[in-house]
Amino acid sequence: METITLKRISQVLGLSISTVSRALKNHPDISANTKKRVNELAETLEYEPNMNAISLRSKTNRVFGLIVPTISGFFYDSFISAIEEECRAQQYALMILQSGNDVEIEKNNLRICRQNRVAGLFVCLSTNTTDFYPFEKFKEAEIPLVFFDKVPESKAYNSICIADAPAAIIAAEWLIAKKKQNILALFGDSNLLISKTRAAAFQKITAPHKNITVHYQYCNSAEAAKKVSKLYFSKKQKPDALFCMSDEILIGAMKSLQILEVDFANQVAVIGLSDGLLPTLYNPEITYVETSGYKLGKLAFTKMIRCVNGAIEVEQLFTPSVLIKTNFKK
Amino acid sequence: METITLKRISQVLGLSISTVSRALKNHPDISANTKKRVNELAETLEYEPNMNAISLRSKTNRVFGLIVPTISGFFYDSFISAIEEECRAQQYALMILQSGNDVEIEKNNLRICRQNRVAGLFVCLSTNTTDFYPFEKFKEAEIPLVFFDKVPESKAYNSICIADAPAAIIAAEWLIAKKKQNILALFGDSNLLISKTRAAAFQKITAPHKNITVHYQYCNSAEAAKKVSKLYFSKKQKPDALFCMSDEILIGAMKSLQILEVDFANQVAVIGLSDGLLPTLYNPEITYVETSGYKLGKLAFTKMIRCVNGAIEVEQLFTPSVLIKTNFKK
DNA sequence: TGAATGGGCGCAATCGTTTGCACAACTGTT
DNA sequence: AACAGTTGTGCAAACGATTGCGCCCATTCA
Repeated sequence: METITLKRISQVLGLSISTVSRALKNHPDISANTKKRVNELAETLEYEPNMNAISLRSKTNRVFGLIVPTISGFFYDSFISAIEEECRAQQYALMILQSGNDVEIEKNNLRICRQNRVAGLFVCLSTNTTDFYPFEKFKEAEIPLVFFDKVPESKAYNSICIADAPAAIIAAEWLIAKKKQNILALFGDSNLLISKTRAAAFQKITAPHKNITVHYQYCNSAEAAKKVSKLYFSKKQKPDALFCMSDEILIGAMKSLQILEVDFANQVAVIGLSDGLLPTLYNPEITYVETSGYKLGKLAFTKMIRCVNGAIEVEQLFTPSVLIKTNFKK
Repeated sequence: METITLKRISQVLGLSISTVSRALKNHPDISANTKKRVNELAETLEYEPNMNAISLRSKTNRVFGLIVPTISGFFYDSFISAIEEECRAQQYALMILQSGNDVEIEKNNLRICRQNRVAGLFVCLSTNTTDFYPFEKFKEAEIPLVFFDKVPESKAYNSICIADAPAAIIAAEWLIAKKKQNILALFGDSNLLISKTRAAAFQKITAPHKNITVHYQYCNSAEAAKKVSKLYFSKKQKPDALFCMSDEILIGAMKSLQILEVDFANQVAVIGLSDGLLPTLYNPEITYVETSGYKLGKLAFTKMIRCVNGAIEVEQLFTPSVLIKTNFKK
């Protein structure tokens, strides 16, 4: 089927393309009568403007890019969901790319974004990104860059994170209040800033308590968390508390506790940082510090919009954390 | 920073735009020397072609649209993940839109896809879509349409589903083999074809067994599943088996079993259709019939590619189901 | 009656890329 | 020496939408 363009409409109506364009945009130069005719025809012909032409002509593109290690999981999908909602509300399209934690793919994804002339880019870094040159190019091209969750250590970039330190502190304090003394604390990949920040905060709070031992372990997958938990909870001197930095890690660790029949209802206190769904699946539900991907997405989008509107100051922003002591709601 | 175009390169090299274009495309007309000069300059200037211009000129757009009720969950995120992987491998971009199960938003999303001249569209219908006129327009425009999971009843559209009936049958037979006689069977929204198909298959298998009672219930949310499960498992005559059509429903139902302290390890047999992760979180793990969103995505993409390559036959395709009797792996 | 005003519209250039065609400068053939 | 064939390159139009500028005609005022 022939596609409907301004040209087509102009031919039918015996007008020029420019007049049709202006009529549809309600330009004051055009008479009410002409506007009416144009709009009605556009309606019946179901005219839809060609975004490619608009983008080319205007040199602006209402598309945001989003690069994330993986879409599926308990956190990024919520984040993406929030971003998509906002994009749609503000007439932006959203282009999603996964890096699979592979630096080469990440680099290639950046190229794709540049080719598509994205108006801005949300990035959750892959675990082992060290070369920031490709990102620098975005800065030079004045394409706003908003990092989230896994962000660069450099303060030269916008970053949106959950309040890593406060969240870890809340968890540590909860365990201290419970008089726990032998804590297994599981963090993500040790390269990541979020792992370092959370571990440092955890340590800052627990270190002054000389009677508390904390075993810091870094796991880059659920499987790794499962293994290390199995190790610790098979010991004669089992930990009396478990801290998990993320949902992924919680899944792995809990699997070991279940297999070893550890009584996490009474004997071992478990607390995690979580998007919220996962801890409620266990029985009893796990207490967690909420690290909402959805809220993070909303915040990231707000910052992005400020950037495209010309705000230039680079910011490190955080979403607050809340302790959720889950209980069965009957 | 000034953006690099063919024009810019041609100016620097004292060539025409067409020569530069052809050189980059390795056109036989161009001399080896010129090609070398052009490619080297393009490299150092980090030239990236403008996709908008290419799309406009070629009237083709290497972008697929994807509309889904919601990104987050245990199924769609896997599906999307698979689609994105394939898109990237085949140099397509992916535009994702959520409908939130709202028919108006769904319709609007279709407009957005048309405006962006997507090369094809993946759609998971919202629960209560009845008007297929907007989809017809895609057919007229010869834009391939591939429905997945929640698909139209009409055989006039391509649809990719898990093998609904076989999956439900596998589950029913497993319960029959376990000599269960009082089954609570939970399905999704009763408008949906997948609910109807799965329920019909379940019934077909169980009905001949006169000693078996099946309570068919339709729930459109985890919360609804929780409520109805609570009701049934609070009765004096509790069900001895539970079937859940999806992860979402399993979450709700399991919550009630946990609250009511139903012994699903020994007393009540639980089986679900699931993407795979969720059932393994419970203790003991829940047996399930695998309904992989990831595999579904791969299949949907294959069909899509065949469509854009000119295949015209409309197909209803299915991914096979496998019974996964989960056990603890130590 | 002539000039100024302005409402309503069209022309043409532009965005970046591709591509059919033309053309200039050679090479090799009679 | 004239001609055909080849090689390498440029011109210009096209994709669809936007927009500065200019034009025509009617109206108004001196």
